[in-house]
Amino acid sequence: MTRKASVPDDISIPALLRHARNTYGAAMREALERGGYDDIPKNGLYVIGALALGQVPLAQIIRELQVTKQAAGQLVDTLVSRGYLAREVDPEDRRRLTVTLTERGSAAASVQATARDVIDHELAERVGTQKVRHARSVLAALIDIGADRRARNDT
Amino acid sequence: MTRKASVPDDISIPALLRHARNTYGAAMREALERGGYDDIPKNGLYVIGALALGQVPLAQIIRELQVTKQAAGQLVDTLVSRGYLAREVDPEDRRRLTVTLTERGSAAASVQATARDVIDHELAERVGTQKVRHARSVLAALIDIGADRRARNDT
DNA sequence: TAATATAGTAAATAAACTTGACAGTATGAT
DNA sequence: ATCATACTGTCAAGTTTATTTACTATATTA
Repeated sequence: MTRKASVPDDISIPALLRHARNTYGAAMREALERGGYDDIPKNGLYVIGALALGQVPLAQIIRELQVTKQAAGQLVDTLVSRGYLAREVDPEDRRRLTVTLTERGSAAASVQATARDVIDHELAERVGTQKVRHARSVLAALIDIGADRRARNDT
Repeated sequence: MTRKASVPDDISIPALLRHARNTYGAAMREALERGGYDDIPKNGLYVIGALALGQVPLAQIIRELQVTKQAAGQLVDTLVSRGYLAREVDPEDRRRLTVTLTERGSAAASVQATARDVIDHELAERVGTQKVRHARSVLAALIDIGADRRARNDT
């Protein structure tokens, strides 16, 4: 029995990336909603996911979201007002803000991480950890390409 | 000389996917802007990319963008009014619309495809076509996981 | 042929992002 | 030290994009 070609093989890589990311996005959002965290804006998932590893300077969020600093600031605003984040001034440089998770934020982050792990696990089961590792390195290469081009253009 | 770890290896897969997709997005958008196609909304890239392979029913766009049908309709509206797309009624079922590229739309699609190919090529150069193929299949597996879950939830 | 479901539109509203102007803080060159 | 400049983020207004609610038109089914 041949596996049905659910994904055509002439599909572009960006389209693959979009849909693959949607798998995670849908799973995480669903899990969060079931847990009562239903007021997280779209990009909020990314911010909360990033913060799970520790506090992050606002400047980094700005860069990584690829939006204006105002948009990032607003996003953080709403996440603060909804109880997920807290802002602190960096004592080293008092212009800088760092953003951390509140208790509620951590709870949401862990729900989100669990949902992500479920997908990760299912993926590993389907294709093997070896192939997943390789795919990660291909994605990393893609990110490097983007960084290199940006560096070239800024210069 | 060890390669600098530009991408940390504890980064999550969804984050990898996001940034990898950005590499394509930035390259395509830049190429389009240089060609005078500077009035394409964000999701328009996706629509135009998908249509390059042939005409597509609006319903499919709706599903794949993961937005409401109204949002998709509006997006198509603006792309029509800016000269990239044309709408046609499906004679089989006169409720249905199919969307096709206009001449301008095709021109934009080809600029976009070229930019994409540049990245694809650079990627193949860095990691090899073999690994790219494998990565594609991992992404496809991820998409299948999403489809399976959706099917399970709808049922 | 009535009842129901499907595909899309319309108008109002809300959410997200951008632009332009600005305030506070650091850095570097006199 | 102090002035000029750059950096980090905010404020307010305006635009774009997406959602909600309600509707029309076509198809399907009982």
